[in-house]
Amino acid sequence: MKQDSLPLSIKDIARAAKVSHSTVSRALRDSSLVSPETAERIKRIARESHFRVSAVGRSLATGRTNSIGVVVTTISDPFIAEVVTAVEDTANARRYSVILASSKSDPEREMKVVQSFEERRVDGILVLASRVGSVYMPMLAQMKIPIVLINSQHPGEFIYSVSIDNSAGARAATRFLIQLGHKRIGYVGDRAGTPSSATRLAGYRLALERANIPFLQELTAEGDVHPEGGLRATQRLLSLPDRPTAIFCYNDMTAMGALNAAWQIGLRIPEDISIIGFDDLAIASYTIPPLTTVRQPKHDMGRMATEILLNLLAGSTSETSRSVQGELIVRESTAPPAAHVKALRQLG
Amino acid sequence: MKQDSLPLSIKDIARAAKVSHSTVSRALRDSSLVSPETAERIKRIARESHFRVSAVGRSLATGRTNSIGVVVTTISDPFIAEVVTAVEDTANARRYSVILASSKSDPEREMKVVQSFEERRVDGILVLASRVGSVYMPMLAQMKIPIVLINSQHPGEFIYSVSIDNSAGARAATRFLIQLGHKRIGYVGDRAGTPSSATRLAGYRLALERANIPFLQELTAEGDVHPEGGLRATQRLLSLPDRPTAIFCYNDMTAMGALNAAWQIGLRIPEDISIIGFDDLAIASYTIPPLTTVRQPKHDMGRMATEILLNLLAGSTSETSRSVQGELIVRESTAPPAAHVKALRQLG
DNA sequence: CTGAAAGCGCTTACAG
DNA sequence: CTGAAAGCGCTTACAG
Repeated sequence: MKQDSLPLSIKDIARAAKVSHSTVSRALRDSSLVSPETAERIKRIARESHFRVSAVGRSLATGRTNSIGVVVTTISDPFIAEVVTAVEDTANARRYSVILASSKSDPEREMKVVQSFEERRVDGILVLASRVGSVYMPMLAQMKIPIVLINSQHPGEFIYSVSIDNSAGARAATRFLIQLGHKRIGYVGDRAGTPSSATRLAGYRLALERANIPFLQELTAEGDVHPEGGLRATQRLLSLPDRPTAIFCYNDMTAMGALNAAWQIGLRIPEDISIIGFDDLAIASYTIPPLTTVRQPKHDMGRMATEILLNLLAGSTSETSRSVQGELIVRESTAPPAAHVKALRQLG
Repeated sequence: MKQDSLPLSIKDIARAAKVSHSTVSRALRDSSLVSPETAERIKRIARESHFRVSAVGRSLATGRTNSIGVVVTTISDPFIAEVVTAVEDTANARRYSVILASSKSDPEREMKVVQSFEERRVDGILVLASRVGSVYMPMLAQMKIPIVLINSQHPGEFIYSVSIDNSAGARAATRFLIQLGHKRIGYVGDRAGTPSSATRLAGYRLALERANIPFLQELTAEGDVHPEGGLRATQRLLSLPDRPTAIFCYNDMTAMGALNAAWQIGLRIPEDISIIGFDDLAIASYTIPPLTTVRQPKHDMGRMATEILLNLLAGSTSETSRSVQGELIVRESTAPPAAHVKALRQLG
């Protein structure tokens, strides 16, 4: 007698339906090689006994697991969480499961993660905003399954990727501040020196240059991608004798810290200082004041990357890399600088 | 000749090492049944050829997949993301993989999620803050693998769970407001009527009752767990002829909306109105002003639930349900009501 | 349309 | 200490 705790197999169903297990397998996969009556009977029995085909048995036979591995630094980052949501939606809609693993930007963990993905024979891998890279990127590069990167560094070494145009986004944000009349514009980046921070800095510099505003090293500071880093870096900028009238932040979390730093010393936003972020997280609409920012199409990016991966798995040689554009979302954390307003008044 | 794209198997290693595949299997699992020299040689060959044992082959043989399924409503909720982070850390440390699936609180999706977990033969399931429940809870209940719930409704029907003490947390928050001198205290819940919102409401009522403050239906409003719902609900409360001097919010996201609503009509926080949340998300320290809230030990909760599950899988009959306590974190969004301050001044 | 057989990559009791 | 064998739950080419 079969132990109750063991899951049923197609053999059990075959016995009950008085057919071979091959026929059960075919019936459950809606093969046209089974007579409608037999198929119906088998399916009914399977349903009634709450039978579920074993994906592990199937995987061994087919050589595919219908699963993808997703590597993130941490799921606690709202930007990443949003992208993963889209990844999961897209994957599930195509009957793929998502195995999630966070690296914490720890090289050793990243190795383990990738190793466990290999052991599990995931069909493909998605790497999100990897910050370490150097160590395991080569490891990834030599893997034989498809890999798609989202906003990752070292995109050059890989064929497939989806990335935000960091430079254009940063330029748009900075240009907007310049158009408002700002001349002393700060930038708060990421001290870990991620490539995306470097690129946003470059975009910021480019915008200044085009407006003939000198780039001043003293107006840049380094945060850590989180509010705390933004807070501290902004405190430094605000303590400058001649402080900036506007600050472009690496991301919205950094901007939240910046808002807080300004608030702590009694500055009014945006009257005394303008703050602009990057990402457009869900909460960006609810900060005080609501945050002007560069929106990353998080959902689209997750979906596009997953589609590229799944199309690759389906054998289609689809597009390779895609660059998406950010969109400036103007809210209430930005305004012309006070001096500028005064000047305009005098003119009027 | 073997196709290059197919992963190596233990047979390939066996051939290269001139031993049987049984011996390879043993060597790679560090069995004492293999001579040290042979084991070393096998491992070296495996390493040099970048071989990874197939988890699917192993799973079929052992009947275990070393994976757990985690059901969430959405990973975009920061509270859930934090808990999942702890779950994943704990699971990975014990060599389990996490398969993530979000239900979007959509009954149909929840069914599919659970079904796919069954097919994948996950060893156990973790359900986080399920809000639908009614539909698939019975389905879950009849599954034969261990299930542990975190902050889920219908805990009664399951044996294993980890839950925050919603009533005590809500009471602590409300009592704190009362001690500050507030008498007109509002509550913004969740219109979906989740049990946890009902329980927090009950805790709020209990605290009022003990302080002999009448419960007024008009001071309660319903949000949606997100800032937008908190914003709208708070707008309603603030438009009352005799508006509340303090508001206890279902969660921090709701509180963010509440802060924004107060700010929009020019109220000063906490001078004109006190706001208190629940969760203590990472961003709660950086709202303007920083949010007083009831901290849920998110990391501990995720870790505890995962440990219960993994211990169960390891055969130990560990503890069953655990209730954890929230902790009141006082920041700057709460203060005595203006009237109270005035009265105190007159006394002094 | 159906079944018997082989095989996917492992583990492990059994025999030596 | 080692190997041959059986078996885990499927899929699918082959034969009928």
